[in-house]
Amino acid sequence: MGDERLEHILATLRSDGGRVTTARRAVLEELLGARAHLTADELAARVQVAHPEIHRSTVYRTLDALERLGVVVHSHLGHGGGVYHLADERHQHLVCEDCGAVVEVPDDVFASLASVVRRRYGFTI
Amino acid sequence: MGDERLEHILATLRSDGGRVTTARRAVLEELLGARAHLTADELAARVQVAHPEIHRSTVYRTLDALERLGVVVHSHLGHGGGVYHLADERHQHLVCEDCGAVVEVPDDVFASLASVVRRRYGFTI
DNA sequence: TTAAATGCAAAGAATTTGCATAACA
DNA sequence: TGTTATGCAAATTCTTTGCATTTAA
Repeated sequence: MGDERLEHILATLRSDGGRVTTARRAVLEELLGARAHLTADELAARVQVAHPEIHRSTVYRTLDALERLGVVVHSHLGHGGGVYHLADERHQHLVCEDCGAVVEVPDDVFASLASVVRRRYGFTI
Repeated sequence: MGDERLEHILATLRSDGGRVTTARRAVLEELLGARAHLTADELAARVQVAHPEIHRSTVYRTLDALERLGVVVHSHLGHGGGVYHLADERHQHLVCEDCGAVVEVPDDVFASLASVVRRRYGFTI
């Protein structure tokens, strides 16, 4: 399943001089298995089901490392904690400003916007 | 300049049962005069230049009140504190994920996206 | 007069950091 | 062996809240 992807990410991590640890493997497994976007806290809670010794701060540091690698992306949707997910899921978020519901929209809906934005503003979405 | 708009917003506030205070007037003046998007802290600092007695928490409460009225909008762009700005500025944000730079893009660039999103997902941007 | 807003201090989330120890490469 | 990562506790940062007092309407 996600095993291939997991190993690929771990290889990237290693080739960047990083080390593969239980904590990092566990965080990645949760991210790969997650349906929704998780807050750092939710992620920590899930990781701690199997590995109670893994500390919240380690989860933050792991997410940081993965974000620097470009593997993970985070965003703040409304109030409350930021949510994290794998970077290569090709979608954008619609967040309801009233109820906070999040809907995912495939990336191609944004294709024409992306090209305009790139041409006129030099931004890649 | 923004006087008209200021008075208009204050009238809205009043007609909603709210009260026009020095703090609220000062926060709105800063929001109206601001070029960029301000964090609550930056806003508090600016307000306190002329009114040192106005507390950070009052700024938060004012922003809250204005947000409930639909006058102000806030968002979290990357790490750090949320940024606030007037709601009726018709633009969206492009945030550089590397350097954090923010570029504003007029709303009409998003027009076709908006219509697709509305039709297919029932979301109004 | 009276409901709404303020200032202050203190509590609360979310996130980061210093440091000694442990563990990968 | 030599970094790099971890666990823990404590510090920071951002935001909210309780309460007595003040103030706009």
